[in-house]
Amino acid sequence: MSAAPYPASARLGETFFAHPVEDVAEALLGKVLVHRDREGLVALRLVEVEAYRGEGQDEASHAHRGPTPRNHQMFETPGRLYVYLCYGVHHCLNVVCEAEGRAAAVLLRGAEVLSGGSILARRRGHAGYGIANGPGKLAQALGADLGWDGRSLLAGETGFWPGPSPGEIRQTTRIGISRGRSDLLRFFDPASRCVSRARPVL
DNA sequence: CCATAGATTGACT
DNA sequence: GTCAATCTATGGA
Repeated sequence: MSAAPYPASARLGETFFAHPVEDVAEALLGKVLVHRDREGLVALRLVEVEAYRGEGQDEASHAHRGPTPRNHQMFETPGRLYVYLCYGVHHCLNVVCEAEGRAAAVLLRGAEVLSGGSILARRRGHAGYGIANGPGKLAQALGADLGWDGRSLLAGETGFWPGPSPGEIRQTTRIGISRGRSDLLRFFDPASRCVSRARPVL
């Protein structure tokens, strides 16, 4: 008999996210993002993330020039979501890290389906490894929108649980940015097919 | 006020 | 390979 999946006692808590953002980003690979709603339970194993450092430390970060109406959740306590609209079209999910006022966050860029495949496929319009192999796709699969901005991951319908660690972790430059191009802040599991198709600058 | 760039994706030549 | 979709933030007239 296996135990009930995703018990509250195993959920990642605030201390997991209250560390330097590069460390949290790397540690998030292999972790399982679980979301429950009226449609059911879905579980996604993270295989690609990027770290964005705090205010004034990272020219690529939305928080680089300080708080705005869009990014103000980045300045709140760790373990919550920062959700923004990218190119006016796609939603992207970030996890706030470090400490209140630091504005460091991890962008969720790619994940593998563990549970709820039919729900995720319905939201995305198709099945297969392209369900969540990109930040906008991952958000669409979850049904996330701006209403998720600021949502706590420490309790409630959305959160992280331990999962199978990657056998190997690869580190590269981040994708789609023009400033901060030389920082090696993208982390992914090279064994996964669900890494985003976009290529880093270097 | 207007122009432009941006942590993307899917459709199309 | 190119390009449009269309919201936020910033910088200049």
